[in-house]
Amino acid sequence: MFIKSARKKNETKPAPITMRDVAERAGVSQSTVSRVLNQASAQIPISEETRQKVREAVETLGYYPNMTARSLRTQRTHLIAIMVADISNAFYYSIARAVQDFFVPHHYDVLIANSDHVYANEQRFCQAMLRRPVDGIIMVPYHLQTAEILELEARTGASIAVLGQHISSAHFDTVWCNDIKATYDTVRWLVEVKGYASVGYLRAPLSLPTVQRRFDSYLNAMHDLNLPVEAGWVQEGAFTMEGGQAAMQAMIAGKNLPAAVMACNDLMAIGAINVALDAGLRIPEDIAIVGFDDISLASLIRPPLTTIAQPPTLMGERLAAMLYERIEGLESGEARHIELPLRLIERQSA
Amino acid sequence: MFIKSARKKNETKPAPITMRDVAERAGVSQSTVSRVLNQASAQIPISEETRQKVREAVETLGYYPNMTARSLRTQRTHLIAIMVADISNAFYYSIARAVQDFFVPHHYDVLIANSDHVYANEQRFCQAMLRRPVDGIIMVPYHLQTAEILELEARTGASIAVLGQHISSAHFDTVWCNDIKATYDTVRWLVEVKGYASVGYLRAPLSLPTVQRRFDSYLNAMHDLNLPVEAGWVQEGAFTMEGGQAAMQAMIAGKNLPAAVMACNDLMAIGAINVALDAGLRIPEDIAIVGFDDISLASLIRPPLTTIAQPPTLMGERLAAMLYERIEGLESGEARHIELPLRLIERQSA
DNA sequence: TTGTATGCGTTATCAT
DNA sequence: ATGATAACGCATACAA
Repeated sequence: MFIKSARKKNETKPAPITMRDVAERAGVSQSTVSRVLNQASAQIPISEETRQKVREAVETLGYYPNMTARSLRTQRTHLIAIMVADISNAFYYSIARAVQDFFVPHHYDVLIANSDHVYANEQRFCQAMLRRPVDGIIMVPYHLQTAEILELEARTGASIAVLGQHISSAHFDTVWCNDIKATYDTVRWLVEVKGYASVGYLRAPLSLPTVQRRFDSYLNAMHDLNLPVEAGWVQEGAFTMEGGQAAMQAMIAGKNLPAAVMACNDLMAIGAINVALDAGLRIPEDIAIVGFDDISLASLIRPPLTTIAQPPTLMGERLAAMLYERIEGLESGEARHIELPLRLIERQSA
Repeated sequence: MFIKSARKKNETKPAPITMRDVAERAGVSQSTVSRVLNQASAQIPISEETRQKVREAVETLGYYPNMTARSLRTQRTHLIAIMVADISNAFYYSIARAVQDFFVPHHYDVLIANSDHVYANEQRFCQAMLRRPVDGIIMVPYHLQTAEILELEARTGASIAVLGQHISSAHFDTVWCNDIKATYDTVRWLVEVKGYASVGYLRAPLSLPTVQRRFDSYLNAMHDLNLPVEAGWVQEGAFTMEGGQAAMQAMIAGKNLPAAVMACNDLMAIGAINVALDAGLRIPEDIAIVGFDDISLASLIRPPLTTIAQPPTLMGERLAAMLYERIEGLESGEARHIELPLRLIERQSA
């Protein structure tokens, strides 16, 4: 028999207030309290008197329902997990913030994990989701393939929404941007509209599908323009500001600069600009630079960065909204794949 | 009697694999599986044979323990919640990232919430913690007082670590920086060392204790320097880049510029710089500007921002480490209050 | 060394 | 209109 007062006195954790306590104080059964508190009360009739007694007890005791217990029982956690590459990257924190802003008003808590573009971390995230049931998952995978995401969905039972071009399934909603076309168009724009005679590329490791895709598109454009890709025009660095610095240093050391360079993302482009400026190069006269993302920093550095704008907040909003509809069962049709626009923002670096 | 196969077939959620399933397949009882999986096995002897059978069943079934159920039973969630003002602000995402980096290897999931400096949001966060038990809470409160945090701790039973100057209690660890002294010293440095004849202040609303504190310190320094604070030298705006822009616009419109201005944070300082530059002012010749925080953007804008550096990553690390020690019971002494250094980074804006 | 039984705090299905 | 009662998946005290 469970006797409340029999609890250990030297418990480190204080005894939290439960529905039992409320029931006791209101002089009703615990199940009645549950009924009053849930909208089930709409279905099941409850006398206004008990309703009052319960409300009062809840108030004076300061009772809050325990989500853990509720989750175990209902199989709904009111938890959303989101996996991005790096929360300290403008592109990702904008997505994360948009997701939080959508879900918090709906009383969901948001759990955030970073993959740092590393496959093992993406897998670890999936395992974490297997252990901790959540209602929905938003992810920006770089290595995870469709099959792995499907398995995650099947095994966790969570709804999933994905940001990514290499992913598509009839089982989950996605948001994507056509970075292949945007990259291709931008290379042609640099040459045909802006008149740069040659274009180089600052890429991150090709093990990232995103990078491979954009780089291929750059090569295609160069090919279609009948332009050569000379030695030294393509450099590799990490997907960060430091990576961009290293890549540009190597390019300058190679002594054969293209007229313009595109970078995999803004961070790399900004690192490259710093190095070029330090080396006494004028931008865009000596070398033009184009980024990818349009993080807020892009318009603040000098010269302001010409870049391909991704709309991260919009991405987050759409992912969140679609996920919410699935979770709440408002939408049960087939998977939606929303294409969001990419557009070139011409500033002064190219 | 519970019969597995009797479950509804058209369940939306798939039946997850439980310890029952593992037990069944291994031909042992559920409690035995539990023992094998937990380090309790260290205490309780288990035959190597059963151990093997269980491990094999776990492996082939791909079983993962359900954290929700485990939490309900153990009263430990392996969840950390962190409340910052805004995850898309460099100062806060650096803290958040450091906390994640500390806790994820220890197999904790991290939940993040934003307060946007708004009291009501800070209170909502506390209520969310009442509903959803977590093992630890890290917060950067602006309005919450010590008493409210103590109540949160008492009612949730979670360990708490706080970043803040206005908060201090023998019940929870804190990390803080002496922004009062740093502000005071910087005002004197601007006048006595750099030779600026007058100093203004760009503040956020005084309803934020942080702002009030720093502003008071500015006033004290001006007083001790026997310097007047003329009309128009103090302007107010939101705690953002836009707020800084608005404040600087007002200051310029007032036609009575101080030789130098300090801003409440870097975002405001950067907004102010943009506006000043656009107005044709030279920085620092016509007006010198000093920020607070040293976000990474500070060194990237032109002119690079002179600012008081806060060490957010270090803050996050210390908060996380102290919290972890409390949660795991590695530390049970009295509350620690770590002071981290603030230092002036002289760049070119002042 | 292993199995049985109980309860963590809920919701939901029975009765009454 | 309301009170027992049985899970949810797990950990653990108690038996055997």
